[in-house]
Amino acid sequence: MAKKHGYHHGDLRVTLVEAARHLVEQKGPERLTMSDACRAAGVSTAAPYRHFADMDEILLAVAHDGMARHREAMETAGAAHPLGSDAAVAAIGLAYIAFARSEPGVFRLTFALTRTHKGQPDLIADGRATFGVVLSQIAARLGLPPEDPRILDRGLKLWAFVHGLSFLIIDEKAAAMGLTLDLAAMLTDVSRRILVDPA
Amino acid sequence: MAKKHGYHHGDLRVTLVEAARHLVEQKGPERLTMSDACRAAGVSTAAPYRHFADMDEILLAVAHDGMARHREAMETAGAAHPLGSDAAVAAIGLAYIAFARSEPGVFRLTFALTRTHKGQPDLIADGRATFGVVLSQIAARLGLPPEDPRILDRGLKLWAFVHGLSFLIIDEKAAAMGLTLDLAAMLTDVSRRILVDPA
DNA sequence: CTTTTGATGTTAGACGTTCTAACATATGTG
DNA sequence: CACATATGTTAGAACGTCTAACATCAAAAG
Repeated sequence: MAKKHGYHHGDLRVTLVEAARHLVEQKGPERLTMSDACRAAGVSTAAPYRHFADMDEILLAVAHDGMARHREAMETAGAAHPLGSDAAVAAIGLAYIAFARSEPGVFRLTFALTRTHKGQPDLIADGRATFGVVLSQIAARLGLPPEDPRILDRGLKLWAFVHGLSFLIIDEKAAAMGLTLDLAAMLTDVSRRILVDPA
Repeated sequence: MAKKHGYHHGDLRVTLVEAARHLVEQKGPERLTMSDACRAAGVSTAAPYRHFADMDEILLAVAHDGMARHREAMETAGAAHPLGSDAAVAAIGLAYIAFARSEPGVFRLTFALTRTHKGQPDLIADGRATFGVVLSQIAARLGLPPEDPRILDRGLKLWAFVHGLSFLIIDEKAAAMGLTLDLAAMLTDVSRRILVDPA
């Protein structure tokens, strides 16, 4: 907790991750440099290597933290409505997109890193947990037991839609096409269409 | 067309863009360095600056080229079926995803760059052209005049789904969740659900 | 056919970044 | 208090971007 005394910093690991998080938002994940983070934290460029093996490990920490907050936001949004209700399903989708919009840098980072660090167990676990939030709502909504394969199918379809919409929004593709979006209406409509039973 | 004579290269601009394209696939857009591209092209690291202002301008060229190929692949796939048929709509979606899978680096780059170079007219035009391929199929499929706002709405919904699915696949999220995908079935199903009229 | 000129390439180097090595200081434990 | 450990610093090697000054070639001009 201690801030900067003289020589030792106090809690450099946390400070660096926070600094990195802010810089990722300011300049984008690919423009973040270790030097920047060090300047922000007020330490020399060699200091981080006592806490992280390399730059990527800091980004990994930022991503891990981001995924946890992303999931929590979705859970909270879903919990505000009856389990398995249309409103709950739409709400977690809206929360997903809201996070992407409020922290586009971190959002992008979490998905970019999964690729770079193939099979990073932490990130995979984070991903499963987040997807689990969606799946449990869908299971309840459809009244199906957790193992029913239709849950995974519908979950992936909704995830893909919401995920893609998030990117189109933060990459300003939607805006570039001259579209004005009513996200709530859109999510309600698409969720119902994808979940509705009769093929 | 001339390859390397002695001093002058012959067609360095094109050679560099091609080298960059390959390296983007090999190492990912963010790991590409000018030095790498120069080594691949067999020139000094100062040479590119006769053709490009900086690294980003090469990436821009790679992205521009990639978007053109992406659009062509979709057009070709759509043209293999009757205009406005379910098969045509599904085919352009499959072509979209197929491109993302075959050139994930370029695919990612095209979307990443739109953000970095906000309002790059070339890229926006490329994006509109690609979206246009989707919109014209949807207009035909729904039998609506081009200005009908429902076309944009359905187009964006389908785009978001296909776009998100592409990312989930290339980021190996789908695989990490233990999902096996039948893309054709999935696209056919979701397209119909999103396009079908009765609310 | 030579000369000139502009396009395009090279080498040298300034500057920033990552990460390591060697050294310095704080913290807490016997 | 002494020492071991954790955590910082400075110095510097290796690498990357980009600029400046110089070199080469091709094509237009004379």
